[in-house]
Amino acid sequence: MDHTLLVLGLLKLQEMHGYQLGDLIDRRLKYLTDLKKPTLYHLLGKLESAGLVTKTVSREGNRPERYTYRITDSGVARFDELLRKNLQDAHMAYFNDDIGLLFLSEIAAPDAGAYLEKKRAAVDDRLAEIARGLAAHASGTPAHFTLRHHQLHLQTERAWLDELLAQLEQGAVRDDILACLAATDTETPLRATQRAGGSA
Amino acid sequence: MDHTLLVLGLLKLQEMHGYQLGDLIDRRLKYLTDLKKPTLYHLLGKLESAGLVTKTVSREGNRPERYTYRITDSGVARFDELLRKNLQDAHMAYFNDDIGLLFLSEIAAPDAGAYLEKKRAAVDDRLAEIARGLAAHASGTPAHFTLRHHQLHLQTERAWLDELLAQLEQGAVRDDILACLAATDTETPLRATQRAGGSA
DNA sequence: TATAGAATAGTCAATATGAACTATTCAAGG
DNA sequence: CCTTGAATAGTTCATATTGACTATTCTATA
Repeated sequence: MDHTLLVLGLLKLQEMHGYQLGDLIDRRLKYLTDLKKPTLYHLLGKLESAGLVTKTVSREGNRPERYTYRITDSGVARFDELLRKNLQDAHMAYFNDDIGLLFLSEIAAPDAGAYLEKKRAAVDDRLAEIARGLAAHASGTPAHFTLRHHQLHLQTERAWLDELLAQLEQGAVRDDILACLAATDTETPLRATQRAGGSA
Repeated sequence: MDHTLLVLGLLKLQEMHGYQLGDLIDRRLKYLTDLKKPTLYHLLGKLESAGLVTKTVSREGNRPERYTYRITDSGVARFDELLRKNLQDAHMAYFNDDIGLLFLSEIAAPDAGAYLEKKRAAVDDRLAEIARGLAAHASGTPAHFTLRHHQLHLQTERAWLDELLAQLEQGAVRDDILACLAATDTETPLRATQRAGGSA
């Protein structure tokens, strides 16, 4: 994830102290990333060393000392560069769900079906939450973009689960996982011994 | 990502040596995860310490020594547990693309549009690759599942980009990012000073 | 006016990850 | 027969990430 882009971008909008950034990220931007606080502080330290942000200590009233971070000119330049790159690239997305699905046939079909229905229910809950969020944010706002994107994605997930459940019911899920993976070797490597099978 | 589930699952299907696992993962399972070799070996070491797999050294012909990994009974039990959990949970997905989109208004609209069109073209390329893959794998196979899932996801991405580009053309993209994020504080924290604005 | 709980502000130590590297073996061409 | 490039098999070291912790301050309420 492009955490550097995110942090530089937020600091470009407004100088902030660390906690404020962290809070913004895990409250307001929770659909964007799950960047954790220690990672954030680590990143801020790196950005400071690189001269992309400056840190000034400040104290307000009786609160403990705080470090306020402000983006520098070279930080802005870097932000611009990273943003342009991010906007034109299509980033590969990986889904944790797919790992389980790879092994779907390792579980008896009725159990598997019940689990996938649970998963679908969880997706529905999340969709409801997002619908509430969308209602609250005007169209065209950045928050709306992120929510809308996730809504589309979750609707896709839902349809996908329906498709899978239908296949499960028809008993159409094959269990020869390795064979399926080995098949269609458009570009085959791995020499004789590996191809042969298991026994060492 | 559930790398433990993946590795235990593959070893449950068949004992393998490290390189074979790594090769399988980054050739055949490249849509599932981008687990790298050093991470894999690190994970295998941990699984061995935990008694979930055993490692036996073996040598074939003149090739250098290899470690063959075999899952143990407790490894199988752990696999089963992880699989059931994975199948019923809905995992949050994060999209790197969203980070750039958050700052879309920081770039002049014509530039931004051109970048997003590039991104869309990249998505199209990937869709074409997936279509080829799907043609090669029979329906119902695990490889087909993963590819079909990614196809659905990428089609969604494409529609999403069209939606965004339409909004960009209409000049409907707002640039008051922080204000939009601060708005609709269903559950507001952060006290006075932070809310006030920038000037320390 | 204590006092519990939430918010504020961050750090530490342990774990996970990945770019770049080592070193051998096999296959094909000149 | 010698060289070059790909495949095999894994390691090293630096960096990124996070669970768990510390410590203070504010707020409400009993």
